[in-house]
Amino acid sequence: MKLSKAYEPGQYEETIYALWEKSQAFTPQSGNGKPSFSIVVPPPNANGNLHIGHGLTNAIEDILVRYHRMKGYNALLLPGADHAGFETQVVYEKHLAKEGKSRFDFTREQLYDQIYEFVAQNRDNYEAQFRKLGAGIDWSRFTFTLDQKIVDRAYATFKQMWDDKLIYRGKRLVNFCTFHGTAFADIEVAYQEDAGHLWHISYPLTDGSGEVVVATTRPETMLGDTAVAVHPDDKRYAKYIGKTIHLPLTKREIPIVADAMVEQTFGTGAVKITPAHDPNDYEVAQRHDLPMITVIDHEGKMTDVPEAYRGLSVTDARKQVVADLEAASLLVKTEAVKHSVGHCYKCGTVIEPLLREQWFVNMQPLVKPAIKALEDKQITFYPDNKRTQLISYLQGLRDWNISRQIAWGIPIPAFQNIDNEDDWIFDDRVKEELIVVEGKTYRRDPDVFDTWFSSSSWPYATLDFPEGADFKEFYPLSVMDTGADILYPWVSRMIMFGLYITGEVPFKNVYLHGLVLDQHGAKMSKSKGNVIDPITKVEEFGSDAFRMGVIAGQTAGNNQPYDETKVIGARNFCNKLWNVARFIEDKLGDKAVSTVPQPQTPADHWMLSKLQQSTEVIGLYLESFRLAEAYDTIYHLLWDDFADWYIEASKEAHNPSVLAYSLETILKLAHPFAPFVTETIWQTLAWQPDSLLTTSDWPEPVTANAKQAKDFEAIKTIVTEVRVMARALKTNDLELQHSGEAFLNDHAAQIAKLAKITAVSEAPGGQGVKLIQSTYPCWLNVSTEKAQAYLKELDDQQTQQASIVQQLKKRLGNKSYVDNAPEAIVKQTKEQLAEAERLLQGIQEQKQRFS
RNA sequence: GGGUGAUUAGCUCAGUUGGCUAGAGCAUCUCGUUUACACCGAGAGGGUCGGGGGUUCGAGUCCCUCAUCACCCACCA
Repeated sequence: MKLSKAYEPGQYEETIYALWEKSQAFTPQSGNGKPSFSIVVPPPNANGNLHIGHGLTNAIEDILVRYHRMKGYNALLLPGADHAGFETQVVYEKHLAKEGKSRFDFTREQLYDQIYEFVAQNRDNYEAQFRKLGAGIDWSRFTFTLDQKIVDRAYATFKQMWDDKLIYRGKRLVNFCTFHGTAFADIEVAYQEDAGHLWHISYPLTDGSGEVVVATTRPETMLGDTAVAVHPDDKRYAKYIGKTIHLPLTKREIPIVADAMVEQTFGTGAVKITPAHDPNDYEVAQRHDLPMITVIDHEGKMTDVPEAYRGLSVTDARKQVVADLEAASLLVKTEAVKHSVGHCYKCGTVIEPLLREQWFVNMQPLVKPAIKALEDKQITFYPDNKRTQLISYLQGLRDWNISRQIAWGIPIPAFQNIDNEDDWIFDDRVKEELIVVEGKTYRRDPDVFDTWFSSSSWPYATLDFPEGADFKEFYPLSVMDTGADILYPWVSRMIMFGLYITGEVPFKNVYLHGLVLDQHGAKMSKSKGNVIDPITKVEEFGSDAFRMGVIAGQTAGNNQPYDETKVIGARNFCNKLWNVARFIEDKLGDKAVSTVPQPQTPADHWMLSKLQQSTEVIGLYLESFRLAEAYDTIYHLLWDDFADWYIEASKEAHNPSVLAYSLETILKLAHPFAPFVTETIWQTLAWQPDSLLTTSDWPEPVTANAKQAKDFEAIKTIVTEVRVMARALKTNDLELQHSGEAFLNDHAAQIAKLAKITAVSEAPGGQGVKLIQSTYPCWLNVSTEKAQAYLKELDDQQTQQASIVQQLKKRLGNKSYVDNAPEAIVKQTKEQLAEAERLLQGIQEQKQRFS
């Protein structure tokens, strides 16, 4: 016996992975004439450990790629790691804080180098974790988002957009985190309902003819007001339009303007306009050509305001302004309100809209082809509703701010003339701070790209667009699998960039998986302390068990709680596989076995037909991304069909070729789901020396004799019924008798063995309890007294069966059913009725005999 | 305010174009040391598919409506 008693994953996984790697099993060769199947792994952040979502992503991708590889595709799973600009810098800053330092202690260049070191240290850890997950990835193609080719790609894209006038620099309102000191894209702002106040403030008219009361949640911004707006149709304020107001706490006079943006029913119907600190007000200011006064700086301090407020934080200024207004009797009313406020998604600081010079991408020209591609279903989405959701997202998309004021990222390749601030040029000499072009000196923009800008090119940049062999072979990708949470920030942009740069959609299918929640259905987060580490689970239950456990029951687009009983079930599945192999090893030894099955008995034919059906079904499920159902199919094929029936039947008499063939087929079918245990068995048995299961061919279905296969179904029916009766009769000391049925004589030993009764034999008829389900007349030899225990069961069965018969009769008695339903369905119902009546009759006869 | 998803056995979830006498795993109950496996075997119980209406010969599946939960989006001053 080469296989030990129980499967212990920890003993084999590392060796098996090393074997795959050494054999370059996951390295496809371009141009080998096979159809290609490609997935590029969404690169996890290089700065930390993999979380359970990566475990799920890997499971899905690896199953798909392994299946296609065995199926004969030139299959690629390309790994990578993400520098994750802002996110990583935040992690590093926390790290610095522990040492009592902050980003202000270093220059951006120093910070960049330090973070580079920091990330490099985590790389080994990260790669080891991927190996533990059993990822069948091609390490030779590993790509980091700061690799030169990715940076070059980002620059080429930026340049092309620059030339196409899609890139512009503008002073716009941007979302700014005053803690982290950087701007964000709209999509990065986290909105939440906060409790606040609505302060009603009296603004006196300059001509002394009265006042206008405005309502605001941010009184401190009044210092930057440059107008008050009312709705043009609002009768209450019509007479004031065009007049001016004396802005309290300042010496400024501001106009009253009419703008349709104002909601008459909200607040007082009069709105203070602070163009430099509110997106709506900004637009009003543009329409009315109002000045913009910045009163809050990038650190969240008051600036360009009267002396009393200068340098105060926003919160302090708010208190002071409210107090001063109250003292001046200008505060009319204060009401508590709940309103949506934008926060930094990392530190929670309230996002300040600030006027900043930044680089923007004009999105409209990119959006249009993407919407068309989505509408034309050039990409299949799983689930499809995410496709339509994406269309409506794109329709409302605004220009994208791609400048970030952080150190860790790809420097923006743009330089500004030191003598003319409007003169910007593109140049990729980003290592230089100053360059001279045509006699003019330019200074590099200190900002870096939004990480999503470069990762939008991920599908083709990793494949060496435009000339690389990989690009020609593997683009567009077969599948993009990622979390539904990054549909907007990533998937949408890959589509837009892919179409813009390559002229093609970047992938043919998008599979969006949901989040893995904790046991109770709550989102996992470090702060809640409910994070589950996938590697711990891999070590506890085995890599195979972990992956099957997380994909079991998982469907596209739906979140799912982590359920350890599923992982345990999958661990048991591995052990079952292992023990089935042990049983067969015991029967066959390690002599080379023919892979051509030579079926003899009904059991043999039945097993082959099950293998054939399952092979087809698993293939269909995998090709339609229904992984959980594919797993379910292999699970029951192994457990129910093979172990519980075929192996049990083999204990009476075994067929070496069918046993061997079945095991090999099941190992292959199970391999994408349980790569380690299947390969371990394959290597240990070594029936085909020097071969790898992972690169072997997906099984070709073998046709079985349908009649013989059906005969085994008849045997199963008899066996099951005998087992049920034996339990009702509380004994196994039984003999199954019949009046000379050839079929029963032929399979007497088999039936007796499976049903665990004494014998199956010929006898004169009419004795004991007759089987009801079996179409072959036979009975168990029990005395009338003993059979009484069984009568009670019969009553229940009769009631049940009678109601089925009644239902079916009713259906067939309905003329419109018979007329309208498809013929096949009606035929089926008739057969069901015939069968139900046969069973009912059997029960009734039985009852009569014993009563 | 708009949108999406969910609601099926005690728990976690499947259920492709309507044909279901509604499934799985776990849990529960009964029995079992049978030539691999107790990470096992044999059997059993358990659901009017969130409520209400409709379309249809037929609805868990399609339509309307209500309820509850979750998530996303939006410029609620």
